[in-house]
Amino acid sequence: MGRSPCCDKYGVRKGAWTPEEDQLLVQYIKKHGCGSWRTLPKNAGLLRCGKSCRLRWINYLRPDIKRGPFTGEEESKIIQLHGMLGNRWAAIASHLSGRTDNEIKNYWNTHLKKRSLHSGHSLEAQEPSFGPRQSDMKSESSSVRHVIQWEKARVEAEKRLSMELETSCLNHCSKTNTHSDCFLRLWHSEVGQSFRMITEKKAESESPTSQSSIAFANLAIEQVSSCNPKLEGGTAGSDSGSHEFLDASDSALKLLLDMHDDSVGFFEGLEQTENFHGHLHDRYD
DNA sequence: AAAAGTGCCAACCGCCGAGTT
DNA sequence: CAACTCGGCGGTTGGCACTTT
Repeated sequence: MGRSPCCDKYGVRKGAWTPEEDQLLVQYIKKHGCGSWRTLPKNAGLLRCGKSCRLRWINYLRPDIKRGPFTGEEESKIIQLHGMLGNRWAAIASHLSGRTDNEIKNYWNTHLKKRSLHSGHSLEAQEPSFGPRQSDMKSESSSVRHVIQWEKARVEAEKRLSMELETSCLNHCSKTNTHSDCFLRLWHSEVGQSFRMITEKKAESESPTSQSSIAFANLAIEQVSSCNPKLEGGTAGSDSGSHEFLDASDSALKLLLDMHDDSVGFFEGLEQTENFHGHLHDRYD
């Protein structure tokens, strides 16, 4: 299927934006709001492609853009999130208020990537070992630690599941609900769903609560302990399943990052969650 | 002082997925 | 269901500023 160009190539200005163009764009968006990027340039009296207008607004003119150098905290957050999410700049940017995906991408490519290469190891390919490492734990903020733990567990589980699926296919065995996919099944199950619902509600109400995380941890312990084969929704492995999974983990990631440190008692400080951690360890090792 | 090299970042390009017709 | 539009995304690049030779 062919693609039409996003805009008429002729009569459209390119290159750096002038202050006059910026002013026209800002005034128009202030008055009419953003959206309908295709028709916006014409309505605003700009000889620009709609995409160009959108980019200019998002990356430069938006009022909530944070200017200035990246702080150390932002930097370490970028490194950690990049380790988990890869080059998903938009997803990374969503965790750094006021920073755009373009800015983060540029910063990574000009500063952090170089630094990682220089130090002789890749920041982007962190070892997928499950569980926290002491050296890391000290330097990371608590909220980010939890996210990393979850993501590591998820990635590891997906990896193991796909390996097991391969093995089971080779052996003409249709049984795939072995212990390694407990985490994934758990996430897809009503337990995981309820956790996501609770945390979403939490995010709406802005009332910090540790109950949701504790509740999920408790339910998780039960489920993992029994490794209930009746758990529904084990779609990970198929493409669509993976995408759903990524979306789900993204929202959870955001919510977890948004949680106050004290409210996230997932893996530490709780005896039960240690058990949960231990259960997973036992299963995966 | 000037040419060459390097770094940085705004902006462009092309692809993709979702939604619409 | 195919064709198409649109918004969004990540990779790449052009050009300016700064540094080095």
